[in-house]
Amino acid sequence: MKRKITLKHIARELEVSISTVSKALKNSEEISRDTKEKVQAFAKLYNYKPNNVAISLKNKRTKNIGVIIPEIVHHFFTTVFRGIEQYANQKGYNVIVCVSDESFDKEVINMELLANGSVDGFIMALSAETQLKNDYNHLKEVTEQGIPLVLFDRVADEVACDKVLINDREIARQAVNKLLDQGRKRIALVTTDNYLNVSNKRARGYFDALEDRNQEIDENLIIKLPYTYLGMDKVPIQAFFEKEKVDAAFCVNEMFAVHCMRVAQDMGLKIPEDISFIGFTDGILSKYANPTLTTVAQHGEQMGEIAAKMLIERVEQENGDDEEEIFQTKVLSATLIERDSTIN
Amino acid sequence: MKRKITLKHIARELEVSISTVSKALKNSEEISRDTKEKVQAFAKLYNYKPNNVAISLKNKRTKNIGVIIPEIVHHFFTTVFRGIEQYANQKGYNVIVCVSDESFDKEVINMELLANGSVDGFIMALSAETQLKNDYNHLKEVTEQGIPLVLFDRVADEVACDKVLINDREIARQAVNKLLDQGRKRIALVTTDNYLNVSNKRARGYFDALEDRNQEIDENLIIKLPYTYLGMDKVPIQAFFEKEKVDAAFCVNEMFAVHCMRVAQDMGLKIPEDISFIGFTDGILSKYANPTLTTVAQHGEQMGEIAAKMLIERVEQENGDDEEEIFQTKVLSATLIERDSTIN
DNA sequence: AAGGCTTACGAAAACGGTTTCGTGTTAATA
DNA sequence: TATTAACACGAAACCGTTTTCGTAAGCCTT
Repeated sequence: MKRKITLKHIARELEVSISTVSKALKNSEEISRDTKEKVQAFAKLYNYKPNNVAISLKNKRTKNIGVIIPEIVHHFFTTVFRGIEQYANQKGYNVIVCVSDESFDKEVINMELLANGSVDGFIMALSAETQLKNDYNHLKEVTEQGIPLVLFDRVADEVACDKVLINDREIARQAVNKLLDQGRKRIALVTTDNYLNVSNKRARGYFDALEDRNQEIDENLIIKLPYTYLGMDKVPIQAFFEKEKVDAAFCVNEMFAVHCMRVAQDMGLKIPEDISFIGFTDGILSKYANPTLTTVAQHGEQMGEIAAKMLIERVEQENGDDEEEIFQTKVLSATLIERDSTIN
Repeated sequence: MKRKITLKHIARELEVSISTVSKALKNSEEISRDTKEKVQAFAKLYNYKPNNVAISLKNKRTKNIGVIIPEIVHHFFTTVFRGIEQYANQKGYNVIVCVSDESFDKEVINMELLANGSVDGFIMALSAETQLKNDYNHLKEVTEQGIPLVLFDRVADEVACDKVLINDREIARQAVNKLLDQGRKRIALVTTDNYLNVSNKRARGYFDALEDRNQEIDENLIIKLPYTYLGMDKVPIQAFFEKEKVDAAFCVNEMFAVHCMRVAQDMGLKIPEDISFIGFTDGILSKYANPTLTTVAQHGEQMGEIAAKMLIERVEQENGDDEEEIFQTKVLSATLIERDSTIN
């Protein structure tokens, strides 16, 4: 086992000082050609690589960024992560991921852990529980320490930081308008319990669209499903469809949409003739569902890339003294992807 | 902006030495009650937390583990990651993820970057290109430096390290036997170009099953699709189905299976009556496909948990001098989950 | 009163680098 | 020949901890 070699080893071996070795490896003007060549050759031979931790301590820069997301087995979040990772890597940063599991406590713990020097900044989407509690002190503490933070998708107005979003409300409105244009009369809103910020925005888009036509909002057309992917019960959905005679459904995520499509099909309804569906999140399910699902593409990868860019810019400008502190909110335009679950 | 406070600050403020502060915070016997209380109160007031980087440097332990996977927008890998992350977190470790993107070079670069002190050990699945090149020097260098490594799923015999696997070959054999039991005569093998280790094993299981019945292997029943999830062309698959009159298909992943099911349905074939399907990876697609897909569950989360456990044990035993170095390979049993794409 | 033992603390080294500044040697200049 | 500048290098501080070891002060013992 050949342990990693350090400057000290090289210095001892070559009978020069540590400083000389350090400078020689950086090709400093101060050091003679001879010495530089000798040192560099030796370093290459023994495959010297500087220790990242020591450099981090010296520079007070880790070149790590912390990403905290509610879930990892999740198409949208992994897509965003991909964007983050690619951009960050290309800029020489590594990414430490923590999963909050939709739990406030885990979010806090992970954040505090990483904030003690492990990362230069955070990119995160709030956990459901955090949004429910409306408690953002852990975020504030971090930003007050001068650690940059970028929120994406699941953001909160209460937190002063950079943000990246999509136009959830507007695209939802467009989607529902599309259904209305196609003559749908009784459009269901399939959403979660209302603490989730994004679900709320999408619901408001749904209301907007109805208001555009001066249609009354029928509370009976709204069904709330638990925000757990597995173990969704078909019975209430079927009961809902039977009772309300809906002819279209706007769902706040693709899982809900596919699930509901299946229930409708089991009831003998034809998609999109009898009932049409629109979902959110252009994931694998939407593409491979039967019929394929019309859905809103959130452009997660781009979102991640932008978040990473914003964060790294902040990290690298931090000129020490407190800046103007003008935070940006970047809104990306989502895209409606039309497939077979709506009439073309 | 209140910057992080250090031992030095506390020491200066309280007019004691840094060592005293350090010891007081650790409740050392050496320090008087009075001083301890004073220091601890002050530390709490200013929310002192030790700097992780400094501790890492001192201990030569980062409490970080590096995970390198070929892809992140991928159900199986994220599932494994979830297992890793949960176990690691619970043990006080953080996880740095790098995505090799199926590229050898990226794998090497990421590994070297992290190996310079950023992590205490690695958990990884080999990139496709690495398996194709059969070049594992980057892994050997890391292990020779005494950094523990655990490979999962995509492993290589050439690398001496701990491994976690599923019984790919055996479960594939069982799956194909199930199809044979149900009277299928012409069973297709839908696989990738052959460099992928796991595809190979699954193919061998397919061969095994046929040999069990003394059936000849018909090369015409094997179709190889490109290992890219998107943009698969339907034409060759349809041509294949038409020409070979297959009555079942064993697919090495769920994407292939769902894709092929769709092609078959478009051709007017009934599933499972005319043709039945079995896939690998019990992901979302399998559950929500129409019909639902019979598939092999790889128990990714458990796999990740075990990998993390093995790694952390290695990391924490490292008694300095080179141990016996007996590596383990843990083989998990996959499970065949029967759904509607095969006859029950 | 001298020696020994606690008690309570500080100095300093160490982890592995970077960087500033000081200095001995040589060569160029007056 | 004396002065000075350039060159090449080393000492030491620093980043924030931990930990070993040394020691001053106070008390007890005989």
